[in-house]
Amino acid sequence: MPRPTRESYGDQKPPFSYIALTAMAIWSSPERMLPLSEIYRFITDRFPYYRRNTQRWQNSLRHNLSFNDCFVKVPRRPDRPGKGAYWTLHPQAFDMFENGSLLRRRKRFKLHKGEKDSLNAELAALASFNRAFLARQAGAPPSAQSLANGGLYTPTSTFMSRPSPEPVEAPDTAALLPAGPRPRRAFTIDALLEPEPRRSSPSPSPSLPLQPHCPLPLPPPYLLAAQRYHAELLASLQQSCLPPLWTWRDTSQFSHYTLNS
DNA sequence: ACGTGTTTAGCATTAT
DNA sequence: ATAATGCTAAACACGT
Repeated sequence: MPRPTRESYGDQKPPFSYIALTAMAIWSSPERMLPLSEIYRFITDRFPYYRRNTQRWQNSLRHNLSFNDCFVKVPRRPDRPGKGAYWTLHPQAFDMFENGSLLRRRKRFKLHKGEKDSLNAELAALASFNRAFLARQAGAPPSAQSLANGGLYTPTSTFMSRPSPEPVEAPDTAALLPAGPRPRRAFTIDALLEPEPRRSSPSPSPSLPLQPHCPLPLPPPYLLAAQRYHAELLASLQQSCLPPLWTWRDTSQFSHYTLNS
């Protein structure tokens, strides 16, 4: 229960569009991506106005997520089950708002057909990749379909690429993810599963002794692989980002979010 | 049943 | 005045 702040606008409607509110929510999260329910929560936590008539504005917000190319729906990692996908911002959409102010949008962000197609192709590949992982986890042989598509994930990293003028700060998630160079070429499920982990025996031991320094058992290989590809995706998402921080700015007249001051 | 997601439509507001 | 952008409603598909 967040205590009411000046930034909350009390019961007044905040001067932000749904696109701006959603961008705030996404950008305030450590990974720069949130599931729908968390976007809702961000908004209702900070803006009491949106604690009422939830059906109405949430419908509008979902409409915006789907309708606007600036929002990208990212499939969940297999080790993060839950409802719905994650939503993030397309890196090329950061100059959507005039000098970073979220009060006014400068232009509508629209992808060209080719860009959109390649983005969708890559995201579809990720989704298939997920399915293939889950099939593995369940011990079921991958379907012909998942072998055809999901079995091979080829990060193109072209759809979002843009020269980044400044050094990009490491994503917050980097610490959570296995260190090491990004994979350079297409990698298959097998390639991801095989070389990385040391698995001395298929199933170490049914007995309990866990490493004392390791609170959790070693993640299974598919999980490591999932983390690797997710890191890959995040890297490409953030590679071309402007310095990634929405900051709270409180002026005497009004409060609003800006992009990095 | 419900949450999520997509799409179309119509009207309002704002920018050029 | 026209186009661009924003808001709301609504129908529908999908998966759990």
